[in-house]
Amino acid sequence: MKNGYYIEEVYAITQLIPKGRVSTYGAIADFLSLGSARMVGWALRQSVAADNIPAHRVVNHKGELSGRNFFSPPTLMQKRLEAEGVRVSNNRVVDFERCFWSPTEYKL
DNA sequence: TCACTGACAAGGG
DNA sequence: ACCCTTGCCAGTG
Repeated sequence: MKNGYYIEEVYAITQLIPKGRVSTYGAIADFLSLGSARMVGWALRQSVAADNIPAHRVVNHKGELSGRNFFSPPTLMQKRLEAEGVRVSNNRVVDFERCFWSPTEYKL
């Protein structure tokens, strides 16, 4: 799966993340063979305008809500996660290992 | 064109 | 187990 427009691929993967689960920039970047997890962040930054993309379900490899400052208000990211049953404490996902979801798990 | 930046991640100290 | 450095690559000035 190597399309020129990785941004759309990132959106597609993000939409596949099940409710109540979270994924990471690195996992998505690896699945799409982007070579850099930062590109996922860049892509998602633009997605904030499009609210049909659950960007709040993507966190960094430590389980921290590193992108919360790009939501308005910044607490919105945590609010959405908690609304889905994902506990967040001090900007970190509680039981991150348990909530983590990888695109490689996507089996039709 | 060069240099710096950034919603990241892995490895070494 | 934590902190810092290095690698990464598209955007921006």
